[in-house]
Amino acid sequence: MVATQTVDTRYSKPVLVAVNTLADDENGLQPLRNHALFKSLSNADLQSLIAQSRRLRLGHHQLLYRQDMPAHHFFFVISGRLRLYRLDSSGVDRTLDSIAPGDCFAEVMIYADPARYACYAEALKSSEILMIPVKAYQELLDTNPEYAHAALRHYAMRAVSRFHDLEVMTVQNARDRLIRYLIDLLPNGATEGGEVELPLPKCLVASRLAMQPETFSRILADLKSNGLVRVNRSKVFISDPKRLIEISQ
Amino acid sequence: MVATQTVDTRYSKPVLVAVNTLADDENGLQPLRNHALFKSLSNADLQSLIAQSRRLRLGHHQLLYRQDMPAHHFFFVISGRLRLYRLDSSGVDRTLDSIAPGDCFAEVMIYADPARYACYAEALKSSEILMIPVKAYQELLDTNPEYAHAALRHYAMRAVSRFHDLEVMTVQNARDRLIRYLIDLLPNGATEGGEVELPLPKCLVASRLAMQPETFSRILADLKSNGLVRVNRSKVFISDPKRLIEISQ
DNA sequence: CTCCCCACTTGCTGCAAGTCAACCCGAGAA
DNA sequence: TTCTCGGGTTGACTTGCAGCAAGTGGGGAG
Repeated sequence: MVATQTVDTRYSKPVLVAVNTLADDENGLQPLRNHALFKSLSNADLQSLIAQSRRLRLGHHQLLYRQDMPAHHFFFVISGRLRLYRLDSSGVDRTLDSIAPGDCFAEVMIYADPARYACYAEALKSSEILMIPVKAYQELLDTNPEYAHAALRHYAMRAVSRFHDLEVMTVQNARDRLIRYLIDLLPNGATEGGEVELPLPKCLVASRLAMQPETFSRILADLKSNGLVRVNRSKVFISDPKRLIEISQ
Repeated sequence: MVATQTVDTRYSKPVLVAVNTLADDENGLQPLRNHALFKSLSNADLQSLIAQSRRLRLGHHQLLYRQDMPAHHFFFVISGRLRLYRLDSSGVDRTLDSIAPGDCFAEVMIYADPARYACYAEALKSSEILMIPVKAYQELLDTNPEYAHAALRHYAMRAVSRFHDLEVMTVQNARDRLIRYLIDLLPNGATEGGEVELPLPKCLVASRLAMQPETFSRILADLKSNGLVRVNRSKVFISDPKRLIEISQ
């Protein structure tokens, strides 16, 4: 069942999306069960939540919501990839986060007041997401204290990780910020090397790290020529993270 | 009733604090009632929580906790001021936040797992804080769903404001970051001018904004000579925030 | 296949910010 | 009072990063 709807018409350039109701289609939603926000839900409650949700398909560069739009939904990424960004007064676009399949975003809106999106969200490639009404989840929280615990745990983790991001951004020079960023992408916390995939195109990683794309490119070329990394498109191979860390002092 | 105790002995330089149990002394705790985390508590529950808490007095530059210390408490500031910071591998100290009376901090630990402090915390001047056992608050959350709602609302606000901080740090040049910081200190969101007090000594504001103290000083001097601000010790008077914003493009 | 397009790279130049050092000045101690 | 100390400012110099512009190369459209 596929329809087309306008998510919000009060803003310029209405966002058009293909919609797929889920009551009759629960395939591909296993990952939901693995997410902290849904893991503890009873089957019945999860079904009910899914029934009230919509599955959206977003195309490359398609905008999902705008900053300051009233927020009635939060989102779960089934496939694809999105990014969160803001625009400053001069129209410069500053990337704040990237979202992978299995992640939630804008979930903070479940309790924010006033409930308005804090940034823009757009698909980086063709993506499928679940659009969950904030109200439905809120009501669920009331029915079982354990659900609230799960939500609190999730929020706490989020807060810690944002705090961590903030720390990286107080690193003063561009090279060290980039190194910190790469290290943080390593799954096993710098204990051993490995290949990491940049979650964003290079020019957006640059924006995320408060530097110009050219600077990003030059620093990476420099690390490469020093044998610290090997780069293949969006994949960066880090042989010796320890050495990388001591380079950054 | 005043005693002295060692907060944690497993780390070098044990932190010594003067302790004042609160069962018999509830004075000066009105501000607790105004904080989102405690506002909705019943009198009995609040009393019980206070009874399980300790009032600490910290001296100038006294360390309250270290990064990665196991976290069994979170804190409410009664008077004074604290700062949160991290140390990188080369020992450089990077300020992440400042805490004023009436604020909570490390409250994210109520639900973090593993529960370890994400940063260092030290008093910037003589301060009085309430040290609340995480476990006591957790247990309270179980007794009343409304308490969990309050906590979730609070966490959501925190997340939004950290997100905002992150955005400021992606501003590329030092002058604009400083301007954004000053604007954010204005109580009424840049609609009208006013005098703001820097919540940290200038050299720490500089660290918070990822710049050198000299750069901070020069930028402020420049804004001053352009008539955009007037500076008196730690107070900055902003006559026309609109103009300041357009300067920063 | 060819062409174009877009993401990225590279070279060059200038400016913003870091570094090092000297100096200032107010607060507190002697 | 004078001395010292610490936070802050200023100056001279150096450097890292940005800005612009030209070049490269892979992928998709036709």
